[in-house]
Amino acid sequence: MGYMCDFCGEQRSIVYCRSDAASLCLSCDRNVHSANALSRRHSRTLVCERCNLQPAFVRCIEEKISLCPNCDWLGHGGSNTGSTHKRQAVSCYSGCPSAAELSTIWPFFLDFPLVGDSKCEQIMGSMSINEVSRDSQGAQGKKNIQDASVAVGVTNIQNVDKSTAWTGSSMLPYDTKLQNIELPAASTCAGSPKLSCFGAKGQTVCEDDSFYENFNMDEVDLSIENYDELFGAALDNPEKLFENDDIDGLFGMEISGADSNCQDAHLMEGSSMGRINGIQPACSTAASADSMMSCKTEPNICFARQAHSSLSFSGLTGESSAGDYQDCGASSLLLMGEPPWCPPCPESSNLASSRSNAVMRYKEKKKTRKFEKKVRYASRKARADVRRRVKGRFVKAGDAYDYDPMTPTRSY
DNA sequence: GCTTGGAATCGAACCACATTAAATA
DNA sequence: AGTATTTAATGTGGTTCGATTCCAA
Repeated sequence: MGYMCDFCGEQRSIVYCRSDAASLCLSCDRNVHSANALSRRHSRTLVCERCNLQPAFVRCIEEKISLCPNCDWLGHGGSNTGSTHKRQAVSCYSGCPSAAELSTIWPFFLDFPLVGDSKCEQIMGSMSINEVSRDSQGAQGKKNIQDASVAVGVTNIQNVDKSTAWTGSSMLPYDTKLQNIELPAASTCAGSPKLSCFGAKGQTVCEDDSFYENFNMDEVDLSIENYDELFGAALDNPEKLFENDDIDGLFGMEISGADSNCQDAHLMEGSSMGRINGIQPACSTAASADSMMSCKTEPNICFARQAHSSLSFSGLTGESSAGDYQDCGASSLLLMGEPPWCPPCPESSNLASSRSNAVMRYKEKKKTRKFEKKVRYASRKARADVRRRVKGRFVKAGDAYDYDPMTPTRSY
C-alpha cells in the first residue's frame, strides 16, 4: 500500500475502505462500490494523508490534512505546537455519493488536489445518486438512493456548531476530549445531543431514546450471542448488544453525564462490533460482517491508546476471555499498560494505578459473571437433561449410572 | 531476582442417542 | 415431481483430566 490507489495503481488514493482494506481513488471507489448492494454498504472514509495506510478519523484544520489516530497522536499528541491545532472529525460514508455530496460530508473535500481536475472529478461530479439509482433499476436502485441519502444525511456540516471545535492533545480524544470534537451536526441524534451516531443504522439506534436513557457505562457489557444477533435483531435492538458489566470493570471509568454517555455510547457501538480499530469514529454504523472481521486483521493500537481506559472488547461469543482481548490486537495493550510510544507524563503513575485497579475490578466481575449457553435444539437439551450418566458421561439405557438428573440417586 | 511446587483455573474430551439433514430408491 | 426409506451427521450436559496460570515460599 502507499500513496496510489490499490485498485488502479494510477491515481492517488483518497478514501479508505475498511471492508476491502484498500485505499482507493475516487473513481475506483465509485466503481468498486457500485458493483452491488453489499459493496455499497461498505463504509469508507478518507485515508490518512500522512501514513497512507490507515483510515483517517480527524482532519487537522490548520494543516489541512486528514490523519489516522496514530498520526494524529504523533502530530498532535505531544507538547509541540500541533497540539493546539483545531481538528475536525472525519465522517464515513456509504453508497455512491457524488463529489458534491462528499463535499457536503467533508467541507474540506474540495481541498483535495485530485478533486476538480481529474477523471475522478469527471466521474464523481457527473454522476448523481439518482443517476446511479436509475442505472441499477428497481429495488436495487431504491437501495442506492437509500445509501446515498445515508451518506448525505449522515453529515450536514453546515449545521456544525463551530464552538465545539476541539483542540489540544489527541491523547485522550475519546476519553475527555471527544465531547468537544467537532462532529457533524446531523450525526447526532435529532433532538438529543446524547449520542453521536453515524449512518443509517446508527440513526435507528438514536431514535430509540430508551437505549441511552438508561445507558450507564457501569452496566454495559459487550455481549454478542452470535452472528445472527450481531447482524440481525441486535441492530434493531441495540440493547441486546450491551448486557452487563465490563466496561467500567476493565477500565474503571464510570460515566453518568449525558455528554459522556454520548461520546462513549458512540465508542461502545463501534467496539460492540468488534471494531477495535475504532479509527472510524464516525462510521460506527456499518455493522457489517466485513468490518467486524477486520478486527483481527487490522488491530489498531492507536485507538486503544486513545480510548484510554474507556473501552473493553468482547469476543464474538460474548465470553470475554483474555484470549479474546488478545485477538483484538489493541486489547492486549489495554491490559498491559502504556503503549511503547506513550511519552512519560505526570499522570502516568495515576493512570497505571487506576488501570490496575480497573483490571482487578474487571477480573472480579468476570468471576461472578454467568455466561448463558445458547441451546439450538430444545428437544435435545430436554433429552440430555434427563439422561443418566456415569462420571458425567451418558450411559446406555439400562446400564448402571451414578447420576440421574431426575432422581439424584445411584443405581448401585 | 530466580526457582519450585501446590493450588486454582480453563478448556477439550467423553459418553448415548434422538433429532435433523442429505442421499437414495 | 413427489413420497418413502436409509444413512450420516449433529448436538445435548455433567464430569474428568491435562495444560496453563497464579502465587507464595
